[in-house]
Amino acid sequence: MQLFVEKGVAETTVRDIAQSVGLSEGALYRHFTGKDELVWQLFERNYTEFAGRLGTLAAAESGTREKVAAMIRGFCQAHDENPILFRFLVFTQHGQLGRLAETTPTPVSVMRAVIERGIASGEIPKQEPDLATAFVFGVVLEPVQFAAYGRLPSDMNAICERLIAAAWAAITTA
Amino acid sequence: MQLFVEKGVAETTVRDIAQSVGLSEGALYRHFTGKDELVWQLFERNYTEFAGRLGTLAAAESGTREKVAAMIRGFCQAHDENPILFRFLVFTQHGQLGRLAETTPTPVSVMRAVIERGIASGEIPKQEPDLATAFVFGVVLEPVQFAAYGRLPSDMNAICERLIAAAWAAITTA
Amino acid sequence: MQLFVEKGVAETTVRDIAQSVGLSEGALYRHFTGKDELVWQLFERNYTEFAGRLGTLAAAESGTREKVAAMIRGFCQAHDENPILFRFLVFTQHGQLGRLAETTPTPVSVMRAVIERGIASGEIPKQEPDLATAFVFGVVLEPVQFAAYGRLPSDMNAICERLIAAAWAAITTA
Amino acid sequence: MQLFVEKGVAETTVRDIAQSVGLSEGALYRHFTGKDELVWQLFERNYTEFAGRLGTLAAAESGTREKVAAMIRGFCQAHDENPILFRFLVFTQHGQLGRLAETTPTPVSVMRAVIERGIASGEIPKQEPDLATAFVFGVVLEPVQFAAYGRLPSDMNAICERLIAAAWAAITTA
DNA sequence: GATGAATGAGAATTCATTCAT
DNA sequence: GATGAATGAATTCTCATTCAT
Repeated sequence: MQLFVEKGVAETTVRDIAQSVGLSEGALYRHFTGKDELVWQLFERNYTEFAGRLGTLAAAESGTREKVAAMIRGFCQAHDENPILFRFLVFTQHGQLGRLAETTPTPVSVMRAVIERGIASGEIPKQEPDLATAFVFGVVLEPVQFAAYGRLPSDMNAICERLIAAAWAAITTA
Repeated sequence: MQLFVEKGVAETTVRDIAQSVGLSEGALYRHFTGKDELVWQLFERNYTEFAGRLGTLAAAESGTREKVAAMIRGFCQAHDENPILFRFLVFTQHGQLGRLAETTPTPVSVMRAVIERGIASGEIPKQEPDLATAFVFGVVLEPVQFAAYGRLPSDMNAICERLIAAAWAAITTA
Repeated sequence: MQLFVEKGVAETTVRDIAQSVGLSEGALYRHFTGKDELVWQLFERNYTEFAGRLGTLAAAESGTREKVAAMIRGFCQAHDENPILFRFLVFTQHGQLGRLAETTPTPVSVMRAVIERGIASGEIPKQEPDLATAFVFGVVLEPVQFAAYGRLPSDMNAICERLIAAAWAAITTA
Repeated sequence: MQLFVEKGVAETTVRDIAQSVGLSEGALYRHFTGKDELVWQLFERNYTEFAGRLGTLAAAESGTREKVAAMIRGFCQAHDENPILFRFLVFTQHGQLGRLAETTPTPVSVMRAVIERGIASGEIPKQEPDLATAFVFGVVLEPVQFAAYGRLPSDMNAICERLIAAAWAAITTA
């Protein structure tokens, strides 16, 4: 995953992978049908798990603001636990997204659902829920990008409350 | 550029490019040293031009809020004029960024400079300018991503004032 | 090596090599970084080995004439054992020579050292040692060229003593 | 010709040639049918002329030693006048030689004829004339090689009498 | 179950030659 | 007569995948 994140999926060869795992190239094929399959499994497994985790966090709270805050804290935690995985799931995977079943819950769909209900309940001003979702993701993920490029420290938990405030401000401003 | 944006740079072959341009593969090499060079030129030329454009827009305004607003309008305009180019510059280019000279002005550096001065002048609350910059970029670019995935209409000018409001809210919330 | 000698290095394609070895083109690249590398290894390995062999032969004799004679016999033997290799090392390699470390012993440097000491000891008349070395090489190698073009029989051992006499005459004539 | 000598014929592109001549690639084809043709003309013209020159020089002398000496002086003169041309004719051209008509006089055939007659007349001891010819060429050309590699000064006229003495010694030693 | 050499289908690149202007 | 962009056939090289050991 580190290789994928650092060099990109296409730029990472099966040989690279085998070496970094300490296996022979051939042996990899006992575990995966092929490179695509490997990437897909790596992605799918973790992506849905992460989506589930966010769903759980949201469900544990009652107010919309608290739900959103909990999810953002989930992002920060996930990032700091394993920045490589986080970046792989969020930035490296374009192309895998299309392989997900339409109905599979994703971080985006989970967040969107919360926001949509927040709008319905009046906790968030009336607006296009997709745009509001984009705002939250933008406010949370762009700092991760900046961190990846060394423009920000990579400790997301440290700025988590600031992210929450900014995200909330973005979606509650008329 | 369209091929790069749609399939990714690595997935686009020189043959693809030649075909789409209506030239033979060999002929391309009269114009570019190689594929890398082509990508780099495509990127560099437009990237610095875009950065310059943003700088000009900012310079034409006096207050920080107006500067930021003008730049965001610049983003929206640039996107709507040529979404392919916009997405190429902003999303497809990973790896080219590192080839830029440290001192070359980039959209990020231009925005950051404006924000930094806004903080110094008190127009924006005291905070880490890099993080504030990330907020603005996140609020602006994530909707473009959403649009690319069909989750939002791709007319950015239409939501431009909303982006400005959200971005400003994000960076002025204590 | 036969291909290199017969057609020249540049005129020999990787496909030619692969075919003559009974491998696929791709398989070659598991063994060599590239064509250049292959040529270089083929050259370097054998060239220094040959130089070593000459050094040993010279060291086993005491008088300068005997040293030179032993080395020329070494040339003849090497040629007759494997004319392809011999010609590859001596004629086909232009361009590889420059890659050798300055200090690496070569057939030329070994011969030159012997001749230089012969001049110092008075066994060879005072003269420019490089020129004398060139004489010996010329007398020995030109017949090999002639043989390659079919102008002389390719049995060098048969004329070896004649080569020695001629070479010695060339460098001992005031 | 300089390019051919320095980099080799195969390594020199038509573009290289055009550039060094100050013409466009296309314009070259008005003067030559193709690259091969160009190389061939460059070679053939000069090679036979050089052979003729040697023949004339030899014919002007009466004794065999003087004929050989005159030819070697011809070599030295030719080299010093135009080392590039000399090296092109003598070293770079392998492959062109085969295109010469069997009966065309060459430097080798001219020298060989003189030596053969010298043997017949008793001025040179009885021996294989081809081998003797090889000796003379070796003694003369190897120093040129050494000079090309910087191991000897490139002024051949300066050592010409030494070359003559050495060559004559080589072929008159029983 | 692992290994790593081998394969073969491309991919990037080069270059002699052609040809419209 | 010159130009230089374009061509297309080769050429070098890459890499996912297979397979005998």
